[in-house]
Amino acid sequence: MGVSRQQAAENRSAIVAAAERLFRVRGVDAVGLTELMKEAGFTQGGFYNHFKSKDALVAAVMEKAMQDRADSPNAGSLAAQVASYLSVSHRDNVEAGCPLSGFAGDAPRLTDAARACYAHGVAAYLDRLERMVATDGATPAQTRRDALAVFSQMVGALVLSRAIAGTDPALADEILDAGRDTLTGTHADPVAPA
Amino acid sequence: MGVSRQQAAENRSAIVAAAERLFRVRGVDAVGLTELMKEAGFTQGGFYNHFKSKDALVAAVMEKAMQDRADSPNAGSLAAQVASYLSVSHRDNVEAGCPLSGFAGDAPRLTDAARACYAHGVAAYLDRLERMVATDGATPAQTRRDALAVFSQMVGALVLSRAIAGTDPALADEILDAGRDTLTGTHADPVAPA
DNA sequence: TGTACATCAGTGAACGCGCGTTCACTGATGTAC
DNA sequence: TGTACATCAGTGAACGCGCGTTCACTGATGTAC
Repeated sequence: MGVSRQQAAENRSAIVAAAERLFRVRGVDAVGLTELMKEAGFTQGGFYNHFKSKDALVAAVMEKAMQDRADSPNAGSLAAQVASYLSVSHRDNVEAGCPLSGFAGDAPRLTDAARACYAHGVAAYLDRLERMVATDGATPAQTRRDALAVFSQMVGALVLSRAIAGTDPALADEILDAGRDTLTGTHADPVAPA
Repeated sequence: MGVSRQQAAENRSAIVAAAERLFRVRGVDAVGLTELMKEAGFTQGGFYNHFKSKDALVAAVMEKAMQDRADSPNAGSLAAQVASYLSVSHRDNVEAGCPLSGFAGDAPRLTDAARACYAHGVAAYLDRLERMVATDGATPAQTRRDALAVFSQMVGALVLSRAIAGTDPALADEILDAGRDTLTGTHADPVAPA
């Protein structure tokens, strides 16, 4: 075809972006390279001009996802962060949501390189969370433990809500609500009927 | 071959058991029927004497996993339940562990029948948890919300710890520790060094 | 209880298909002079 | 600045392979008489 180096770099990015979208929604194994290249706007053969193998693409996808996550602006207060993380729109948008939740289920089965990116991303997000949960009286150890617990609850609630959203939407919403309530201290308990 | 009806039923169970093991460790998509039948001790062709399709097997696996979960004995106190759920041995044994965590990442992509089993299993486990977290002064709404929050944190911690156990074992253990500490109230803070 | 036959869980080869990967080829880009 | 040529990101056909599924066949089990 003949394509400038900048264009080639942009095309590579398009392949990674298409792959990330498809991998998140359908899983790495379920997406073939032919479909993936077509989705990115190319034919299958060109794939190996950019990547050594499908595994190499998976690693590139994970690296990019974690970089994007790190570059994303801080959501402000912890309450704001939790509210957006445990929102219905975040749950229903796996494609663009937090990659730590989006890839949590697949991570254990990915290659070493991809898993290393994932683990690094978790560590980086925990650093951010620590700053958000820190209070004046807390020891560093308490702050750390709180960040780990909050993060676990956020990821667990989102993953579970996604897992059952298709078959038990009411319970899926309830999981998000309970997470938001307990994590933000908004215990807006209706008075129990007498 | 010629096999008694009871033997045939046992063989079917063996196929489901082998499938559950392989599906949990490697994912549904990554396991072929030939490998699966070999693992169960048979040749590939016999599969369709027991199941209409691979999807039907997946649904049978999920149904059995949820039934086993429901039949399992109650672990006693909430603290005991949390300690066993967030133990290193539970994390390192996906094959035999809680199916709600084991299949959490795959659930959104399974067939309707399998997802329905999963959602039902979540609801059943939440009922059990509600009874464990209930305290005298709490309203039913509070108890329910606590159960949802505790469950989310347990699943999130386990899923995350598994996701990074291979590449960042220290952080993986830290996640379990923090979950156990915060959920059981064992805030055994070492005195911060002066 | 003994014989004749239908049932059906096994075997293992074969089916079409899509997978990841390789290849020969094209032609604009980018470099050397 | 203009020409000659190497580079390399594209194309699309082809590779071997394992997938889910189908099939003809076997022979002990289970039933009918």
